[in-house]
Parts: sequence; structure tokens; C-alpha cells
Amino acid sequence: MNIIYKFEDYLKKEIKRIYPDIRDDDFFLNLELSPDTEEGDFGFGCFGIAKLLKKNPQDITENLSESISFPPYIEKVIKRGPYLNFIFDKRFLIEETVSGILKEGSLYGESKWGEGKRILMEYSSPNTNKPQHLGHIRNNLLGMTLSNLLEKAGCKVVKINLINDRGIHICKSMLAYKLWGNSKTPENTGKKGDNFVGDYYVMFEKKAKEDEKLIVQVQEMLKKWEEGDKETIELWKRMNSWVYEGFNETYKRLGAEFDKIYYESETYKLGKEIVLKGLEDSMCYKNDKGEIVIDLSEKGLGEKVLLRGDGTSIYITQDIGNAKLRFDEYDINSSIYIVASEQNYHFQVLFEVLRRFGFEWADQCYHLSYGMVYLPEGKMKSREGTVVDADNLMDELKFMAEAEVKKRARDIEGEQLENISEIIGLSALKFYVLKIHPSKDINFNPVESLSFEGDTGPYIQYTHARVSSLLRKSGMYGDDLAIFTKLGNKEEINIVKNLLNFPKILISSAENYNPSRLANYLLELAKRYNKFYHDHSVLNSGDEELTSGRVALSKSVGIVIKEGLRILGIVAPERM
RNA sequence: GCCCCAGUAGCUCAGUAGGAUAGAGCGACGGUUUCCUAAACCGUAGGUCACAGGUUCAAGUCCUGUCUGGGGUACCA
Repeated sequence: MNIIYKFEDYLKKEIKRIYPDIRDDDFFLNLELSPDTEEGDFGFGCFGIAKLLKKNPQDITENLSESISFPPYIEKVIKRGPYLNFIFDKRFLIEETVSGILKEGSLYGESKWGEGKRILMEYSSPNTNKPQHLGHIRNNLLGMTLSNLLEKAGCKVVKINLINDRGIHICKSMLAYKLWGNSKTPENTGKKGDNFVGDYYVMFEKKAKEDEKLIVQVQEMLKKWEEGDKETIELWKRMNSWVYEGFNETYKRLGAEFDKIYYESETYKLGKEIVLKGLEDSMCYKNDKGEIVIDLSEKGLGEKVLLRGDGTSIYITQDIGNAKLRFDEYDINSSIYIVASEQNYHFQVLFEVLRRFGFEWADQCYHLSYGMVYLPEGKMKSREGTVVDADNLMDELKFMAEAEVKKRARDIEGEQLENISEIIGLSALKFYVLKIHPSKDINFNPVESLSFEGDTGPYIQYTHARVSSLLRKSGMYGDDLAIFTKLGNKEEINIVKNLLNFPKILISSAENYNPSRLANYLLELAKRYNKFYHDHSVLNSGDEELTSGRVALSKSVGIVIKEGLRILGIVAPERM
């Protein structure tokens, strides 16, 4: 527990002593970085307390500043209107923080915030009729990062992928292949499996515009599939296996991992059973077309088909089944769906249906809706082939990064060059996506969006590489020798205060399901360190004790950056 | 039509339970390298936080309306 938490606890006790009417849960006390360094390191506003006591905040500030007996590490208390700011004993602040981080290492920032929270996180959830594009990248990155954040905050997380491997859309690529495939395969064409299949999906959509009969044929094919027709099933298995091979490559490169993979083909029947049971219990009804429909107009959601007239299931049918399966198979108290905002309505309907059907866990389901990714020419559409392909994008970024590495580090070559270029390219992509608030739409312009300078992943990586370089050269200055007495200039203090904030940032990022907070925090930390690095010499400071302290400070910055980037799924290189 | 979401600097975005003087990066202009990684650092210009009301001691943040953009409203997922 770092000094900020300790001091917060101390303040709470003191405030309760002074105002005995205030109870534990009555108020928050959140120490924040003071805006003006001259007037405090950390501080808080007395609005909450004032409201509770129905008094003027300024009077509270006044009273508290006089009545609290402050611990010795508080050098000065500064009142500013309704705010109470504190200036810490610098030496104490620095030593506590830096030595604490050096001791904890990558464990720094772990918390018990999430104790008892058992979360199932569904993300990725691709369809097996097309390769993944930039929208899927955003989904995968959010899922991975949020899982890391929640685990860091003390939650237990199960990561699952629900693969949409069946349905009318899958039959479209199957039919196209059956009609025009000419026994081509990914192997004999040298194409990545998911791309191979995706081409047939696009081909179908094109030809279906000219030939209406194709739609009928697809419907027949789906029916056959659900009846278990041998030939259809075989084609389906064959084509899906191609897609999975392709997906696995993409996942591996992106760093996406799952504890469990569900297939819609394995769960849609359960969904059907539940719907039919609902029909028996009069939760829904059969209309004149034979469709099973639920009326949610009371909730403003209209009427919704749950099962087709021909008995085949649709999207929501399988989602109903899978929702139940998760709670049956895992001991969880929260089920999170990371799915794009275009499906907001679908999830409103789904959760409402689950409630109506009487599942007590329905309220533990949560749709984490994230914004769409747009290209300059509009929305990406797989069926029309107007997308930014995930693999191509990663290749492109790697290629760009390679050029940058070559420019700067001539001695990096061969396999090492490959690795570093990949790491830097991915970092640019991941950071670009994650620094944007999840719920916001992204306007993606490949030329303008991705860069290696400024507020980017590589900028933070670069900061880490600088620290690593210093540490390699620091020689005799080990942790044990660290002497903090000479530290205390403005740049050093700024870094330390930032480092102190890391645990809070992690919790608020996790709590709000918002990795962009962490991303922006890391930028801030890197900026402060680069400013310090520019203004002050670490190894050539001319004073052994000073150098010792600065090396230790640098090391702690390296630890926090590395751990922060890890949570974002980004590797922090030692060199670049 | 109805429902949902968004609108902050030329562009891309932050802005943490309503709280301290609205912040970055890119782009523009100007500067910094015999010295630990210049993917860096510093400075200048650029804002009626879409608009109009309202609530509040306090509004970019909450409420109402308008405008603009996006998504949804399918036997697609």
C-alpha cells in the first residue's frame, strides 16, 4: 500500500474523529494530484463532507486544517477555497515511493478491489465466413486488456470466445464454394484459410444480387445443415477448419488468448429448447407464419422473433442458449459481452428475454458496447469487401516500423530486426485503438492515424528503451545502494507523484472498463520522464549519491511502464 | 416515423462521481544535439466545449428542446 492510500486512511480517521456524525460509507475521500505544484502535491475538495454536514465547504477546510494533527511527513497544509492541499516531505515521498516500487516490481499496482468478483468475459466472437478486420482488432484488444486490468485489480476472469460457426451467413460462403470452388483449397492456392473462405462470401453476395434463386438455395442448405445432412456437414467442417487455421495465426500475432471456446453450433439447440419451453409457459407465442415471437413492446422493444417458421434458429436463439450455458459451467457472478454498439438493441432484447424466462442471473449479464470503426469512405462491410484487413494492417505497420528501426539502429538486423519491428508496429496499432474511449466511434484514416511519434505506443516504448539503456550502463548503482537524499527537483517530484497514482489509475480503468485511462496515464508518465531525462543527467550528474537516486527513480519508471504496457498487451523492448 | 449513441483547437483524441486557470498529439511557425537513445525536449499561434434554455454555490460534465452525424428498428449476425 503506497503512501497515498496510507495518508487517505489517516485522513479518514481524523475526519471521523473531528466530525463523529460521519460514518464510514458516508463519504469518499479521494486524494488527487494538485493542479499547481507550488500549492500542493496532493489534495482534496471538501464538498462531500460539506454536503453531509450541510455546511459551507470553506468552513470545513478551515476547521480541518486546524483540527487535524498531521503526520510528520506532511510538511505544509495549504487551504485554497474549498480545497485542502498538502505538501509532502519530499525526501520521504520519494524514498517511500521508489523503494516501494523497486521492492514490489511488476506486482506494484495490484489491488483487492475486485475480490470476490468472478467475471466471464466474452470477446472476439468472429463469424467463420470471413477474415477479421479492424473492428475485430478493436474487439480483441479491448477483451484482452480489460481481462488484464480486471485480473490486476483482483478479479477472477474467464476469457471465452463464442465462435459464430453456423447460420445463414456461413451457408453463403459454403454455397458459393460448392458452386464455384472448383476444388481449390487454401493449400493449393497458398491463401490464408480465413481469407480464402471470405472471398467466397463476397462472391456470393455479388452473384446473389443478380440471381434471386441463390437466396432460396442458401435457405435450403441451412435447413439441410440443421437436419444433419452428411454432405453439407462435411463441407461445413472442412471450410471452418480452414478458417480456424487462419484465425489462430491472427490471434497469436495479436496476443489474444482464451480459456474456453464455445461454438454456436454446439449451443443453438439448447437455445431452441429454452424458447420452446417458453412457448409452453406462454412467455411467447406462435404467429400465423409459424414463427415463435415474444412481445416486448411493453419495454419499448417491440415484437421479436425467437425462432424461424421453418424451425431453424437465428442469432438470438443461440445467444439464449449460450447465456445459460455459461452460468451452468462456470461459477461466475458477472457475464460480460464485448460486442460492437450496432448490437445494442440485440442485447437489450436478449437480456429482457432472459429476465422474462425467469433466469435469476439475467441481471448479471452486461453488454460492454464499443464504438464502430469507420474508414474515410464510411462503414466497413465484410460482405462488400470494403474493410481494413487485420493481417494486412499488422504487416503494413511492421513494414513501416522496420524502416524506422533501420534509420536509427544500424546494428539491429536479422531476426532481431524482425522481432523489434513487429513489436513496435503492433504497439502503434494497439495503442492507437486503446487510447480512445471504448464507447467512442473511431474514424480511421490509415495514413494519418498511425504514427510512431507523439502520443503513441512507440513513444512509450522508447521511454522504456531509454531507461533500459541507462540501467545497462549504470554498473555499480544497484537497488541496495540507492540513496535518495539528493533527489528533489521539480522534474523528479513530478515523476514520483505520477508513479504514486498508478494503482488508482488501474482501479479506475478496471472499474469503468476503460483502458484509455491507463493508456493516457502512461503517456503522461513517459512525458514526465522524458522531460526529466532531457533536463538532467542521470549517469553523469557529477555526484554519486545523486546518480544513485536517479538510477533508482529511472528503474521504477521502467517497471511501471513495462507493467502498464503489459496490461495493454504491448511489449516493452529493452532496445529500439 | 420510432429507439439508442455522439458533437471539445484545422485534424485525431483526453478531460476520471458536477468542482481548482478546458489539456495532449498531429499539422503550421520558430528553437535545442562535441554530453546517458533527437521515436526526444522547449516555445508561438489555434477554443463562445454544436446551438438555445434550465437545475446548482459551481456545468464540457446533469435535465429539456433544436441542429448535425452515426447506429438500430430483418426469418443478417
